[in-house]
Amino acid sequence: MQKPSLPKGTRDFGPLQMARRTFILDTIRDTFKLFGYQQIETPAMENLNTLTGKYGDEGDQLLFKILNSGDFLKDVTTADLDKGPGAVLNKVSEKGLRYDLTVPFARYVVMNRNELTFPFKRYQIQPVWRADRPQKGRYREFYQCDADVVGTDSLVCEAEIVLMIRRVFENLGLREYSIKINNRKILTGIAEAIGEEGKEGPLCVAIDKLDKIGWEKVKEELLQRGFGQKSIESLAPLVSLESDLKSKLNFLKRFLKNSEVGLKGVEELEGAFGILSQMGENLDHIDFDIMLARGLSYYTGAIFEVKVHHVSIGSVSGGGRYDNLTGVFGLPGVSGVGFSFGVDRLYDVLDELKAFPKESHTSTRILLTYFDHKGFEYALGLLSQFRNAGIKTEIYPNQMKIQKQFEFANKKEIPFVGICGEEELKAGIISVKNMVTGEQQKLDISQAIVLLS
RNA sequence: GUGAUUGUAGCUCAGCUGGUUAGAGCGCUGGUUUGUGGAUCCAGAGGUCGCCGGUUCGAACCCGGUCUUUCACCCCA
Repeated sequence: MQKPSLPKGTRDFGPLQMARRTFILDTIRDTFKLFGYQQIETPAMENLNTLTGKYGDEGDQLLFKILNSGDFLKDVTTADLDKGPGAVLNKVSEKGLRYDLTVPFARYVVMNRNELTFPFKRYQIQPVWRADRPQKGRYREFYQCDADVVGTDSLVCEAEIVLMIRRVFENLGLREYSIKINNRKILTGIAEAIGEEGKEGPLCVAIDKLDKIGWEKVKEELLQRGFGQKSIESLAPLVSLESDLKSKLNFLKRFLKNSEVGLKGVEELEGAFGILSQMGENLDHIDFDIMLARGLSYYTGAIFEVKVHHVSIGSVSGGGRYDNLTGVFGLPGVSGVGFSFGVDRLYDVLDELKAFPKESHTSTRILLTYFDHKGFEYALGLLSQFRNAGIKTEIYPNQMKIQKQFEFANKKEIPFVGICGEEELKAGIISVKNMVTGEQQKLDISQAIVLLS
């Protein structure tokens, strides 16, 4: 007899955890709907060639591959074995588990381009899998909640993303967080302005670590990545820049005066802020972070990342604008912008802050109890009457001592217990006990229904 | 993927330099209470010490492997 166990980085969720996850999921879903997004789902597995090459070499390593069914070795030759894992892989595996929701969405858009009305706003809430080394807030199976809109380059989308993030956090009861925002074009412009045109990729990777390892270490890394000493030094004023939004923007306009892209980036950012103010919204929680880079290479415009203060968990939400996501699938020129909430991390954040609203993990309103078979039969009749009135009702299924039945209600935090004894049966009533206050009253059925509704 | 780290009853943890039947608190079960839960008191059940192998007269403790946890790097929700 073996002890059962779970694969690395996966978890079970009990009733209490599920109640909490559902709370998070529901607030996110409601917000997406409020902003006009429509739900889709895609399969857990995709063809491997849909997934590979979309997340960089690192990402390919983290894909879970699915072994072909049947004799998966039938196409493998000894020559393949000699060539190594790469040659064997595409003969034994043709499918993989989805790594994120954005690439499957891109695939979906391309396959359904003729049916969709653009701009298309979709949301998708499903698990994804990554063969990462797990840590706290980092799992091998976790949910993403994506909202993307494709087929428009309107900055209204960017503004709405900010509003959705703020609404979700408000409803989750989280107040202390910041929405870091930047624009990939600004980073491109900075690379140009310091004379390292086209090297914004490595620049981003290095700069992204600024608040983690500090400016000195970033300089070292830039040097290693082949940046000139002079270029690196000219970055310095940007790093030490710490002032309000307006002066940051003004500074950048001067710094990027010779970079067309860079100025476009600043303009886009200002445009999104402008739309917010026209909507009558403020810029609360927004932190324009010139050094925010984000790893994913497909972003081309605005980029977002949300970090909750005072917790050890990394970013709980992120996203950005991409100009050509569907290009790899043969449909160029579709601009889109999207972002994603990490439910599992939001859970960990709320858990760490002890910020879950205290709610019962059972939805049952009343438990019907009885002493003997007559009472049991009486209770069965009431059970249906209560349920038909829309009251979530349970009956204790086995004839047990009344104490047991009360304990059961107590443990499940069921707020009311209905007692169906001989007395009640004769009078055609029910004794209803409030388990919190201990009050108990005899009511006829319609009165009880009113009380419990 | 690289380098560390963790694992003892359902839960949180004790267990001295390897030495008889591995402990506590909480929880659980039964009773105290034959129409009433949360409190008190009493009694009881529950552990192949993650798993496999090695060293030893003897291993929860030492060694190797493996799985899991956490951490740093990498990357990311």
